[in-house]
Amino acid sequence: MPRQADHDQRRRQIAEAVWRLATRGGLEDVTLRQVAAEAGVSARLLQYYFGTRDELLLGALEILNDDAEQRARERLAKLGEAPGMHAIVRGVLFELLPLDEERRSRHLVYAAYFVRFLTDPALAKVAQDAPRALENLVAGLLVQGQESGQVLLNINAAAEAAFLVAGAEGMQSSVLLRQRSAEDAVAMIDHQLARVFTTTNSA
Amino acid sequence: MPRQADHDQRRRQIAEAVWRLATRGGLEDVTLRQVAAEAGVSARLLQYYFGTRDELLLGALEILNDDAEQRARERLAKLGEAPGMHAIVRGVLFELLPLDEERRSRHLVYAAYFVRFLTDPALAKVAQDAPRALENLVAGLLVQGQESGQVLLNINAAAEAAFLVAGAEGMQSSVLLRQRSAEDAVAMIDHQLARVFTTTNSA
DNA sequence: CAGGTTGTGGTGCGATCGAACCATAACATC
DNA sequence: GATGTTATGGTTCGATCGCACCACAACCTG
Repeated sequence: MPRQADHDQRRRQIAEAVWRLATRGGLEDVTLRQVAAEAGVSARLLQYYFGTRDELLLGALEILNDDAEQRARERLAKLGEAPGMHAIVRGVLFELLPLDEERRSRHLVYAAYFVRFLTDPALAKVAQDAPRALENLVAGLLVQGQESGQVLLNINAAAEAAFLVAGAEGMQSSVLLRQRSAEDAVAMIDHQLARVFTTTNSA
Repeated sequence: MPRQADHDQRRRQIAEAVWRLATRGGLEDVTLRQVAAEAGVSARLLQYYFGTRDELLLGALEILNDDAEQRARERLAKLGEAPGMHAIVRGVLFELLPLDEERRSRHLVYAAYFVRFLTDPALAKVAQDAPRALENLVAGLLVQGQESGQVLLNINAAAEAAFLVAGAEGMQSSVLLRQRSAEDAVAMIDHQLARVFTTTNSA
């Protein structure tokens, strides 16, 4: 029954199978046969939609990235009409933490790809921009906060932004490994934010 | 020419081959044949010294851990006779950063193993204690620092210790991915330490 | 309704995988 | 110096790998 399939949905279905396998056994377990079985399609279909295995890994990562950005925007939009800088920065940092199954599995997939980012230029290009962009975003928000009196003036916005992002990323690892609970990570972020902001979460 | 080989050295030689391959292509590339070739021994020897592939991965990780602890102790010992809390905490945090090739490749190996820690209990047991221990160590040092006037009294030692460790781990990732220089990471750690300590590095 | 494109399944091939097996040389012990 | 253990190399087996190839059904275009 060809021709009626939704290309994008098909690709997503396959990509999700890649993610699930990657979160379990790492990229090692992402074989064409296993992906096909996990996605419930024939192995031939993977070739049709993605081509070689490397292209499959790349494609699945791209879809994951698009997903991440969209979900992040949705969550930030739910903060309400005119959220304070505090709430926005908090929301941005929370995107780095595995606070729900979606974010947890997403960060696990990134972890599975990690070493590949160093040797595979095609993969690296896809995943290398986000962290820096996030850091700059937070730094910009902190500067805005300083101008509007929501952030203490005697802090170095760029340095604090970078360390907040780094701290969130570090806790991402420990939460993924279940060495720390998501709640603890949230509490620690809030503790650090309280040091930088003059306002509270909801302000 | 049997019987004259040093068992431990042999195991280390093989383990180092595992590390090199893992830092390049991830665990995916750590096949018995490739490890044998990289270590310059026959495939049969891997079986003799480690057994199955899973046991090889486990063994290589254990050796890496032992190595890490020993090197860390050596570096901390080089701080001198009676180093201040500031210098000690700084040194401990620096063990988390890829400041030289040894630490860089070590953390890359951990990254390659990462997803496995979640599904393989044997591996998890080997690598799960270190982070918490480090956090407690730093927290203890900060408390000592408070008692001796080297650390500000109005900070939460446990919370700051945890966030310092998390921040170092987060920067570990970005330095590994070459998104940040090792020097920048050091500067950012120092910036945070300056906020907590009343003393300077050398004090 | 004919012809070409698109979507799908199945199958096969050469390479490589992990692991078991077999042989044997060097040493330790008596 | 005979014997058993330790250390090493080489080879082979069944399974699985990525991927190319083949067949064909369904749809679009004319």
